[in-house]
Amino acid sequence: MSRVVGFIDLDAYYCACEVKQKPSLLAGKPLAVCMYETWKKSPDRSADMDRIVKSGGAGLIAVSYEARAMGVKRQMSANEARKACPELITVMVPTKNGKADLSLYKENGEKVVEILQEFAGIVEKRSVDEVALDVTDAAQKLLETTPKELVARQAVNVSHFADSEISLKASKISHEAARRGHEGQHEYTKNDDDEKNHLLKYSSFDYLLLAGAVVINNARKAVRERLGFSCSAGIAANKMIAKVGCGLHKPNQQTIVFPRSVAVLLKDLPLNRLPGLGGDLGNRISSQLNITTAGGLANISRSILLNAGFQDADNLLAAANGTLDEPVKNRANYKSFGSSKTFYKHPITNLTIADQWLSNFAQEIFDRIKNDRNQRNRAPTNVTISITTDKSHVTRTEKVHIGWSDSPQPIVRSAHRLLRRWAGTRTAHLDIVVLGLGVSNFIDLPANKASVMDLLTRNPLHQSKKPSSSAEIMQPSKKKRTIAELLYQQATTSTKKTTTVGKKDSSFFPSSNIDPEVFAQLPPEIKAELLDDRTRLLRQSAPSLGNSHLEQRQVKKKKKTATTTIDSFFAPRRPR
DNA sequence: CATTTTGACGCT
DNA sequence: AGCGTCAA
Repeated sequence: MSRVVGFIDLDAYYCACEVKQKPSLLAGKPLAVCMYETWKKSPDRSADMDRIVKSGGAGLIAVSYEARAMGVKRQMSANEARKACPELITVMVPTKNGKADLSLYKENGEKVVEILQEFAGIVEKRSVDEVALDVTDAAQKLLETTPKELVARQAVNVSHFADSEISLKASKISHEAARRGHEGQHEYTKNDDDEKNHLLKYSSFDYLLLAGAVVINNARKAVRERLGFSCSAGIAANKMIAKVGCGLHKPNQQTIVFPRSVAVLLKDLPLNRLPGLGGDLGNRISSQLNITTAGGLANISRSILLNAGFQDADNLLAAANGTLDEPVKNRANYKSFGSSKTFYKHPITNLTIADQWLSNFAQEIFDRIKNDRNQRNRAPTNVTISITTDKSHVTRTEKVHIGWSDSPQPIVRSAHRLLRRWAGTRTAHLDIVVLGLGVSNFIDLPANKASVMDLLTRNPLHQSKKPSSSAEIMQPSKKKRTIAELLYQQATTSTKKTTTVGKKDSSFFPSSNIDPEVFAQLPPEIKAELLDDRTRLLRQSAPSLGNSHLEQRQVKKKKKTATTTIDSFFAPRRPR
């Protein structure tokens, strides 16, 4: 079944967020965003403070289109950029606890996703500024209520087409130039080539794409009007081509790629502009097979690819032909998040300092957990530290119970333990160049804010009405169950067997709402919390916890990934 | 002085 | 669980 996919990319996104913060000062100005002012320690500057920096040589991570027009490019150092454009305004990213604080951009990005969800049934958040939408259903509905000729006219008025002269010119520029922006991209101009399409006879699927383009245009308009962010988009029959199409015309424009235009679009497209081939794999393909374009790869036979050691030949060819069809994932929020910092030329040398940074990271992460938890009734169960030294990069992970806890301490303690697990007996000369902390493996929590008590009751007072998004990534564990998993099990399934109740434990809980087996495994502080809860409940003479029906949580089994594709189109399989 | 700070995912 | 790759 053919789908209609829209791929949306926010224009000069970090700059746009800064303009939104201070429109009177920044709107319409050549603007760039850099990470820090200097490598020296300086006071934190929050999002609402003045963050304009006049000196400092940090690399630019975002450049407004006004600045690009003056020759400023991403990755230039700020000093270099000021030479190219003396009136350039450079803004540094907010800082908090001595590190970059990207929450301004993350929070705005989440608002964008919320709006886009009104326009598409399936929404895949791909990064802070990129979203893929499956708008097949919305496009179909539009065609049911509006004459297709009218839909086509609307779409043509607001879209480019991939086979137009200017689109094809844009398709030929290099990966690097395309990423740095400007060259080959345009302010909004439509030439006659686009209009010719309007005279063509459209297939019924073409009409569906045109309808999708109208939907996407409406979505972009909503984002612009409600949040002030402009974005660009591609519309095509699959995610990969939609993304390529999205890159053809920026800013604030959209491009339709009809199936019949795919071949000509890919013919001269630099190979490394194909999603997933921008790195090592793409380089090896280029050099070993002596090709430079997607069209070139499409002309290589499957057997030659296999002989050259590229085991993923089928998917590579599908990508080169524009037929790779990775479905838009139904995931509008993060599966993990974290906090990290590079200690440029001043590595962390001892445990105490590392502990302090980990505590900072934990605090920041916990703030995000609280927001996420309130919105989605979920909490992470894994904590991972990540440590890079000159010689190595390692991660260490352990389980953590967070639930509705109101303290970052569990994360802090985990992080400190994990640090020691990595350091072993060494306490000095750690030479940590990059230190990071993250959380992942979210589980659903009972729908309302509640104490740990609810997680342990056989007949929970609160149950999620609908599975939250994290339900789709849950899987029943076949391995030894962790405490967190036991808790989850207790909270969400009815207990069929009667557990052997240890007399000592059961005496704590006359109503037998707590599984003593579970209770016994709990860390002391949680046991304490439970006992507190119990006395509170007894004082309030809690109503019977009742029983009757329990919702059986539906847990989708994680699909066994038998074969790797050139993936989700971003993580190609490594040939052996 | 300077490609930082994130995030997803495949392989083993 | 841990490592490596790709990407914005």
